[in-house]
Amino acid sequence: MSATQKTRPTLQHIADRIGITKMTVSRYLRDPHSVAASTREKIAKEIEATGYIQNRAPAMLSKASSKAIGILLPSLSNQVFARFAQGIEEVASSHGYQTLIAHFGYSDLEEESKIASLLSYQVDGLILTETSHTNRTLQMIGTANIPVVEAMELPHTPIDMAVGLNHQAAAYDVVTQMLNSGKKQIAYFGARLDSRTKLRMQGYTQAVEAQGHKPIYILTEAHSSFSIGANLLEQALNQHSDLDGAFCTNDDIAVGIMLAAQQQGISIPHQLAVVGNNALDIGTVMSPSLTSIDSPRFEIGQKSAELIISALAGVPSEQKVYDLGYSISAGGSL
Amino acid sequence: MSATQKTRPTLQHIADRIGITKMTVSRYLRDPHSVAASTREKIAKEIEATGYIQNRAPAMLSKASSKAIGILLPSLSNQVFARFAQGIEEVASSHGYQTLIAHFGYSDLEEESKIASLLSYQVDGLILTETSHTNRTLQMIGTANIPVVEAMELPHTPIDMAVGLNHQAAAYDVVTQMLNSGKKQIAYFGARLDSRTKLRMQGYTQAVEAQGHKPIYILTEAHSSFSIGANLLEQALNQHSDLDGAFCTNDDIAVGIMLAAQQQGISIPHQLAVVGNNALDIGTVMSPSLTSIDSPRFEIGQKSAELIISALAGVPSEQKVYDLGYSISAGGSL
DNA sequence: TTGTAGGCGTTATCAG
DNA sequence: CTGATAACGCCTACAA
Repeated sequence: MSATQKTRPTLQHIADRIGITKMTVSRYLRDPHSVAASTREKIAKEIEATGYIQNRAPAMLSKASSKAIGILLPSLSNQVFARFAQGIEEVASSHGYQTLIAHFGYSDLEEESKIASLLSYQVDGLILTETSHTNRTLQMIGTANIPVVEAMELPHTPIDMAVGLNHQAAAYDVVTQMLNSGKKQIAYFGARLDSRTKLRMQGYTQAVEAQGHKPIYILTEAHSSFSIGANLLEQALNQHSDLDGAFCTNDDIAVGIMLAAQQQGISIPHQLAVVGNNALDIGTVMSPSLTSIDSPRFEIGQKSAELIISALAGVPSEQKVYDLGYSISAGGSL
Repeated sequence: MSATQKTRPTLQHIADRIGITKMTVSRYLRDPHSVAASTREKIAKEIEATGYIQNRAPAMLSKASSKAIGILLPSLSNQVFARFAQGIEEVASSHGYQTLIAHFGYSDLEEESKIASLLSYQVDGLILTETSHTNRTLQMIGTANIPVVEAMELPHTPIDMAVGLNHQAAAYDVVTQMLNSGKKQIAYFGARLDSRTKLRMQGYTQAVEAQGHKPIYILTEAHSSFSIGANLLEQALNQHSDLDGAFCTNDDIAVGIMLAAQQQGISIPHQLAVVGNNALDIGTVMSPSLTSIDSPRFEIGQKSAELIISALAGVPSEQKVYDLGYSISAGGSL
C-alpha cells in the first residue's frame, strides 16, 4: 500500500525499474516463456509489487478491438435475464472475452444511447434483447460493422443473427390447452407492451379465435409486478364476471393474480386457471404450483455468445436464426 | 445503409470529405459553436450521414479517463440492486458519465476479476456492493488511484468512501419488536452467507440474547430463493417444533416460508410471525402482507454516484461514510 | 533473447 | 476561426 507514485504503472515503469525495455515486459505478459528465465522472475516480481493493471486503451486504438462483448438487457429487475447473462459470460470468459452490461428500461431511445456508449468503448460484438430499434441504432450498428445477435425472439429480418424461441407458438399451445381443459373465458394479461408481450398476445388471440371465442385483453402500460397482477385481476373481474382463465405475459403477474384470487376465495384452477411465462422459482412454491412457459435462457445466452465469438474468429455461421424451443412447466394452476 | 467503407468513420474521414482538418471536427463535437456556422452545418450533415460513433480509446490513452463509472453488483437476479443502479445512473448520466455494470455472484475472486476488467477499461470511479475484498483487489484499487464507494453497508474501515445503512441495528430493532409482540422461539433464516446476511444475524443474536433467549440459526450456503425458503421452514420445524417467529435475511426466503407455512395450515402471524428484508413488491400482495426492513436503495445509488463525481471534480467529500437509514415496512405478518 | 521505430484516434497546446 | 504538432501505452514488424 505504499503508493509513492500518483500515476498508474505502465509497462515502461516496470521496465525502467529492471533496466530493460517495455517491449520485453509486453512479451512477458503475453507469453512468460518468451523471455529469459532470469528476466522473467524480475518482471514477475515487479508486476506483483506494483499491482500493474492491464490497459486496454492502446489495443482499442490500434486494432479497434477490446475483447469485450456488450450485452443489452431490458431491465435489471427482471430475473429472466440473469440466467441469460450467465450463459453468455460462461462462453465469453472461456474465450477470453469480457462482458459489459447495460440496461435500457424497455425504451428504444435509451437502448440507442446505451449502444452508442458500448460502441464508444469499442465492444467487439453486441447481444441485444429487443427486436425493435431506432434508425440511428441500426445505422450505428451498421457502421460499427461488428457481429450482433438479437436474443430471445426470432425476428423475421434480423440485423445479423438471432437466437430465441417462438413466443407466439408457445402462447398458442398453452392457451389451446387451457381451452381444451374446458375454459371458455380466458383473458390475456399484459404489461408494459414490449415485443414479447405482443407476440404472446398474438398467439393467445389465434388460439381463442380458433375455437370461436372472443379475446379479452387486460393490459397496462405499467412495469409488471406482483401487485400489478393483483390489480389487473380486480379490473378483469369487474368487466368479466365469468372469467375462468388467465394467461399472463409473465410469472410476476400470474402470481399476483393467484394470490389475489385466493384471497377472494376463488379456487385455482377450478374457478380460474392461471398460466404464466418464464417459469420462475416462485411459481413452484405456490399452491397449486403455477403452470408456466419455460424458455432455455441459459442456452440462449450460450448460443448467442458462441455465434458472436465464431464470427469474431472469422467463422461466420451459415445459419442466421436459431430456434431453441420452449417447454411447458406443468403445474396445478391449469 | 450504403456501407461502402469497411472501417468505422473517424474524425479524419469526416474532415477529408469536407476539406478541413480533424481538429475542427473535434472542436465541433465538443462545442458546436466553436466553429464557423457554415463549417458547422457541413460537419453536422456529414456526421449524420456517416453515423459517426465516438471513440473513447484515445481519451483513455492520453488522459486515462473514460467518463465511465464501474458498478459491481453481487447478482443480476436480485431485484434489490435494480433501483440502486437506477439511482447511480440518474446522477451519472446527468453529469455526462456512463456506467458499466458487472456482477460477481457474491464471490471475492470473481469480484477481483471483474474489477480488473473494469479498471482495464479505465473506469474513472468504482461503486462496490460488498465490503470484503481480496488483497489483490485492494492493491489494484490502490494503484488505480480512483474514487471508490462501498455501497449498502457501513464498513468500519472503508477503502475510500461508503454509503449504506446499519443492517445490524435494523435487525436488532425488528427482532426486538417480534419479541415484544410475545414471540419466544424466533429463528434467523439466512442463505449464501454474504456480509449483509452476517450483519443481520448479529443484530438478531443481540436482540434475542438481550431478552434471555437462545438464538436459532437456520442457514444454507445455497443461493436464496422462494423455494429455499420453503425448504428451510421444513428443516426448522423438524428441529424446533415450537418455532413461533422467522426473521429472514431477505423477502424471497420470507415469502417462501409464508407460503409453505400457510400450506401446512400454520396461521401467520398468530402461530408464526415472519419478517423479511428489502421490502420487495411481492410482500405487499401476500396475505397477510409481509413485514420487512426497507432500505433507501435508490438514494444510496444517487449518493454513491454523487460522491464519485464530486471526487472526480476535485471536490473530495469531507465525510467519508454516509448512513442513509432504514424503515420498517409494517405488514400483517408480524 | 531483447531492442527500435511507427502507428492507432483524439485532444491540449501553440501558431497562424 | 482553423491548422500543425505532439502525446497517451501498447503491439506489430523488423533488426540486432
